[in-house]
Amino acid sequence: MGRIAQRTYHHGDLRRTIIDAALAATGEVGPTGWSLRELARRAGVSHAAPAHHFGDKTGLLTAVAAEGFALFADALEAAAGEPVEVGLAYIRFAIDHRSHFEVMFRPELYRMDDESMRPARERAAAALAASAGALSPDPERVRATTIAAWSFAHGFAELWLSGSLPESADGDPEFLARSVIGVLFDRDGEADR
Amino acid sequence: MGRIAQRTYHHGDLRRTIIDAALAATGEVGPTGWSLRELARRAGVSHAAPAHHFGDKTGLLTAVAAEGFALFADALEAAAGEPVEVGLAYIRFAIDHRSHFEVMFRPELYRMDDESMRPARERAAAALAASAGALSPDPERVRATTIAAWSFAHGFAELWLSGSLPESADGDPEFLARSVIGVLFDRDGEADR
DNA sequence: CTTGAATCTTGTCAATGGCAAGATAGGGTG
DNA sequence: CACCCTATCTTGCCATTGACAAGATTCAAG
Repeated sequence: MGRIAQRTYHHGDLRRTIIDAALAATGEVGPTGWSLRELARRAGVSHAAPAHHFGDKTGLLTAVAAEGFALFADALEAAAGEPVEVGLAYIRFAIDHRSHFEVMFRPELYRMDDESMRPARERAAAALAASAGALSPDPERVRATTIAAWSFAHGFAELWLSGSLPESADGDPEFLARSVIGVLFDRDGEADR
Repeated sequence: MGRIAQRTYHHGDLRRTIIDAALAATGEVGPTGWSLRELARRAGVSHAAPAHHFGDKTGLLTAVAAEGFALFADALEAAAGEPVEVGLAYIRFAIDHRSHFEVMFRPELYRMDDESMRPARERAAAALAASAGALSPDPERVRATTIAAWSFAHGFAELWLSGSLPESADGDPEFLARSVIGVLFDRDGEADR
């Protein structure tokens, strides 16, 4: 929040402030653990102010998901189709942008068919498919490889976030993921790193 | 519900009835889309009746998660350590017991440290680790293999349930999973089935 | 300066989770 | 059989919530 809350009638950037509050609250109690009114109080505005920008609670979560997919696509594209790097970028995004991620793959929380959702979703899907294409030369297998790699990255991220992996408490997720991938790609030799 | 709701003061099996109602409602609107009072209405009891059996909403979700992990452990153990079959059992469980699964890996919804939770959780973890042990002869790699296989199965299940896989609409998840696994284990030949 | 539109507030309503106090039933003990 | 005692369920209540309606304030365009 760059500018101090000036207590003016017009907030100035309420939309962004509420989204940030939603992200912060989601990080603390999950995407269904907070109330719109609570976010409004944190932002120092009346309980009905958010409705003007998002319509309803679902609208706010839709905005969070849309922003999440845009950031997600950026992160995947930055890995430039390098299969392993894309997978690691996937996992890194889930952990670094946990609040976004926790909303994105819970379609019952928002309006997946919203206009604002499609472009970023498609960009992300394309980045994933491209990296799997680079992994397997056989076009027949690209589909299966995409699903396999996507499932691994997604599952690792979800398990880590849910605290199911014993290492979740202390370790470094990217280091662990890299070592696991190393074993996968090196079936007979020893795991590197 | 074997017995007809007799409209007696004592319900007879309210605990089970409420859990079943929670599972049904979760299947329709997710684990946070229903209210305790709604479940009570469905069961034909007063709005405060469930509290006696579960304490609060979190208590009910804890009961659902505990039951889920018990069924989950049963399903994994039935696959008898056959690595691929355990993975498929994992995915099949997630889809056949979707409502349980959606609660189990969302720790913020229930009390993971509850006494009723531990035994089943440990059984499930043991079944997973055993199958990974069978997969790799090298004990150094069992840990990495466990995480890799677990991540894949979990990610596939989550993506399928969230509707993220294009095939989610119509196809058969087990068939798809089997074919993807086929490709993974057969890097140079052709995918069987 | 005026006017219209965007933004925010205040007030209200039904629904919710949780608690407290009371009603009912069923089982065990004498 | 009479009694009580405890588990079970009900009724009543309160603060909080999401959603909506109506009004207030500010800003910007002309």
